[in-house]
Amino acid sequence: MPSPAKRVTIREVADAAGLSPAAVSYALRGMQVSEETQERVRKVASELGYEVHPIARALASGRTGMVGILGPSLEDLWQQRLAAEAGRALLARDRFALILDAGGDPERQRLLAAQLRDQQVDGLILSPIDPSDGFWIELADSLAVVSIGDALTGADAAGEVLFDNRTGVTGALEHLHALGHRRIAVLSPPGAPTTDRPAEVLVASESERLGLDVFMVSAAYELEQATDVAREALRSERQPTAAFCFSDSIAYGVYAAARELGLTIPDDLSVIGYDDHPISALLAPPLTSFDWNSDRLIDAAVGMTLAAIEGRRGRRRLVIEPQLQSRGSTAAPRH
Amino acid sequence: MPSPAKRVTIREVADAAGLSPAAVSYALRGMQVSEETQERVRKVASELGYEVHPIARALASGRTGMVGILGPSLEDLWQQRLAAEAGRALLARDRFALILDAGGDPERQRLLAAQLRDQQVDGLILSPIDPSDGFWIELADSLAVVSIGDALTGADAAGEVLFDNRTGVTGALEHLHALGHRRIAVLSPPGAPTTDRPAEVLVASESERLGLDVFMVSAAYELEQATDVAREALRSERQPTAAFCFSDSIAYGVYAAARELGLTIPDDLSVIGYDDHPISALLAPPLTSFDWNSDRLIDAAVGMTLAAIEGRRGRRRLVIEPQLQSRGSTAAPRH
DNA sequence: TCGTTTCAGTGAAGCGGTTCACTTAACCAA
DNA sequence: TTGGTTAAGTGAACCGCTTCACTGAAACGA
Repeated sequence: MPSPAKRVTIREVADAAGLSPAAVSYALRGMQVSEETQERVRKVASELGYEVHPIARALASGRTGMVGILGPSLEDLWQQRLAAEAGRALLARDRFALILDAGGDPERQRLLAAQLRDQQVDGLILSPIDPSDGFWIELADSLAVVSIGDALTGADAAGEVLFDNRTGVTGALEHLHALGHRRIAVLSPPGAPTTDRPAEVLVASESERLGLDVFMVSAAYELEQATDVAREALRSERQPTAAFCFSDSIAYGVYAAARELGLTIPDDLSVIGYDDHPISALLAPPLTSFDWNSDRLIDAAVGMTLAAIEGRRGRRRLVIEPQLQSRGSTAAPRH
Repeated sequence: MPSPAKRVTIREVADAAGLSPAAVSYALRGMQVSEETQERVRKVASELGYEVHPIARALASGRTGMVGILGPSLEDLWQQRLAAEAGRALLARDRFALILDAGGDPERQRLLAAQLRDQQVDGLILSPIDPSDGFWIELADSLAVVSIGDALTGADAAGEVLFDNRTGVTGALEHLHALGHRRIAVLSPPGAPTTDRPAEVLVASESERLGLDVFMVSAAYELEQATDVAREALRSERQPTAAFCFSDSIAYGVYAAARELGLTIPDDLSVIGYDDHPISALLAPPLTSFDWNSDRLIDAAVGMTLAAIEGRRGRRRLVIEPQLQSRGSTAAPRH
């Protein structure tokens, strides 16, 4: 099939316009040359059907116009959505997104990030990473990096969009406490959100304050694995009456496990998610979850990335407050 | 932040190895030069920490190593999943995926495709397109294009992965017919699957054969819009007892609409989806849907793309048989 | 009028590879 | 010995654009 289309080069436009290639290059970017010349060049260029060759431009300028979006696992619906929407937002700003995931492997995530930095992208949007890993700090020093969900302390990051997890955790546990729950399982993904401090610490201090019997379980984003973990947790002798999940995807795993075990939600088990994915409201019962205002979040992340790339300075940090969407998956425990 | 890392060039490797850059270039690609030289070059290169510069390579060779994945809308969970998994599969083969969506606008989809062709990618994987649009035929002539879901008749496409929609449609309608349904709404996305012939025709002929009262409704992939359309359809005076959706995402919209209207699934309304997304089994009731063996499908699509790019010839067409996953969302109509 | 700025535009050197045409030396058969 | 092959490398011309240092002319102030 390949019969690469013939291409109009800047040289031809220059000849047609009676200018040097340099002038055309400047004109098309609205720099340097006079207004009239710019206009004329644009006209000639469009007549000739000229389009810049991004590869050549990238080689010459050292900028590709691409932004990488790299998360631990695209199996997580929240990350899928983040990637899709950020990709769209970038497209609207004339940039392409390179969407990658690490398949759940942190080592691989580092590898991919390094590859992206060295070779292709101007900026990088990272959804959850391990902030204690020095690699990310270094990375942020050599590239416009925006981290979503984790603070890159000590790095000169292009931006951070953080979740107010303290409010989230407190809100979830108080909600369950108010309903009468005392034994609660908390399922968190590998490398849980840690804006302020590790999730474990946050959960521990809050549960102590409220007098709850909470135990944490480490889960994975992948539905199947999340289900396995949830099954274990529900079967344990701790007999939780509620599960609080740091990701809606994990909550879906809890739903699946509960169904297998013949537990009814919310009668036998209350469930709280964390991302409020649109699908969550459609489950039966609809999942109680936190709305983090995705649009704002994504906007901010993209905005910070571009600002850094384009050398504008602006706000570099946004902490998002969650909004508890209380729905059918939480209720008073039956007994 | 940007302090672009210093980069080792092929020139330096050549000097260190006492060879010409050309020799190094060949050696690293395992061509032309002797085994020993290749080995030596590899060693020197890794000692120096050399890595090829993909942009430079792309400019010189005319190949970027990237594959575009372009669908009508990433709001559709099926497309999201397709993109994510194909992206992962490509990554495993040392290629990057450029994942884009057209936000539901066919015109925009063409535009993006043209942009990708002209400028960046070696191959393109398209999930549903409008096969009657000549643009795609032309595109397939100038680029390795693999179409998923629609036949590119008349084009020298790199590949086609098609759904056996005849079996799917027949299966769905027969399933509903056997349960006793007679009035059925069929919700199809804009540009429904058309492997053999337009979905409408397929549906019409089958419903006639079975003596069904079927009406088609055009829906969108986006949850909110799908819900609106479903609400209309369920309220219509045709009073369907079942809905057959050409996408699980649309089925989710039907669930949402049914809940709003106080209809119980499956008692008041049976629902069939088409993609069997993992989430579908978690809805309540679990959605009856078709399993198209996504892994095989994605594998095939990626394989065909790469085969075409790399000039290998192989199988260029795969028709996938659906497997009906009968679950709780379909049952005999109440009255 | 002269020296100095400013403006508009030019030339050429890259960016870091790939590839084509060509050389050189070794090898072989007659 | 000679002519013909072949294998292993080399040189240099690109790929298409950006950018830096520079020029020439016009504009300006004194």
